[in-house]
Amino acid sequence: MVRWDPDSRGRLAQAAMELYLEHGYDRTTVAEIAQRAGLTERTFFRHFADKREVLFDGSHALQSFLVDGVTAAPPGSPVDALARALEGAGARFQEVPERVRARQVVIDANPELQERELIKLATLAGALAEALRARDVPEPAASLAAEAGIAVFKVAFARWVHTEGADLPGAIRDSFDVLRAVTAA
Amino acid sequence: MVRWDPDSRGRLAQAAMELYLEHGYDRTTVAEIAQRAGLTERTFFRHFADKREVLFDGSHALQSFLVDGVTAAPPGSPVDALARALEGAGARFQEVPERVRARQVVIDANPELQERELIKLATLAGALAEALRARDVPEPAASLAAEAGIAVFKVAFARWVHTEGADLPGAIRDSFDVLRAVTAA
DNA sequence: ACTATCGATGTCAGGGGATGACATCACCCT
DNA sequence: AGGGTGATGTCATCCCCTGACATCGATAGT
Repeated sequence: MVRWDPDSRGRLAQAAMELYLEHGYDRTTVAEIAQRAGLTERTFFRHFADKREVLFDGSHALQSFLVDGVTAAPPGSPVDALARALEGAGARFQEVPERVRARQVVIDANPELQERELIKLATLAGALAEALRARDVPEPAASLAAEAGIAVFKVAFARWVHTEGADLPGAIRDSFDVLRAVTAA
Repeated sequence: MVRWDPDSRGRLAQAAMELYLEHGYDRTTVAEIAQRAGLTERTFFRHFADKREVLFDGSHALQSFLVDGVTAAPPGSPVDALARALEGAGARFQEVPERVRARQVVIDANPELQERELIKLATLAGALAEALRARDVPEPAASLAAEAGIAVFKVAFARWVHTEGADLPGAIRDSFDVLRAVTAA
């Protein structure tokens, strides 16, 4: 006889997502999440640092993907390398649009979650700057390029989210073009 | 006879800052802050939405300053208008460098506070984008310019903070130049 | 001058997030 | 067979934050 049902972490994540969508993030308690997953509140906090973190489980994978993308990009300008990597990430988001959009609905409805999202993006920018430095891009160009890249992604993503059937990599490409135009002026 | 000592809000803010510097943000409780200010925990929460917000009291004034700066800037490119306004803000920060640096030490030591700072900056970016739209800058150029401007400010500010005697408006100007160079490439 | 209202603060009770310390017990390894 | 391991449970506790109601100087209206 198995002592514990498998994949408690996954069950917690799913229960949390369901409840956040059903009742809203701040109306659901950790106790409720744990109960729906057939676990204890204490166990929730063993798997996730806090109530928000459930929604950001994938951020490490995203960061690796982007850093690898920048590292593997052919020689060229830092912005080109970033654009390449970000478009790749955009394509992956686009593979599961309902999932991504549902998650974003929850986040957009709650400032606490937006804060968490912003710090994840800031961390991402830091990691991308590091990857650019590894390509011999000097500071402060590396940090500025990385921050600008994240800015482009934010804007493109926001537009994609509320536009049914839009193309995210395309939106990212376009946003880079607009940024270029705006800074050149 | 006066019923209450004056400026409870100010006393709370000062007590909080002192304690955050003395013992660190997460080692100080709201009860301690209130006690040092000669008030009650409940009263703290009447003046500040939460324990973090004490450190971000000036953000509304900063936002007004920047928005006014953009609105009042002479006709020209959005990035020029932003650069003008941000350099003005930089000059104001520079008037009280010890204060600004002490605050930043506290924030840099704590992720919760960084989250709050990031959402304030994101709000700022939103307000700046709105100010640009009022100057007939279309979307997504307005948002991209605003986000890029905030990115420039973040990078320049970070460098200024850990460089004794540096010139913040100058650093902002330089960072805009670097961003231009990087995106043009 | 009297009185009603107001507004800043206090008091009290409680919910919910988060954490430390220790217990449990199927499973695995030797 | 027996001990170790690791995921989970149980219990106690701290602190952040909020709602409801009380207090009482100050102020305004008459």
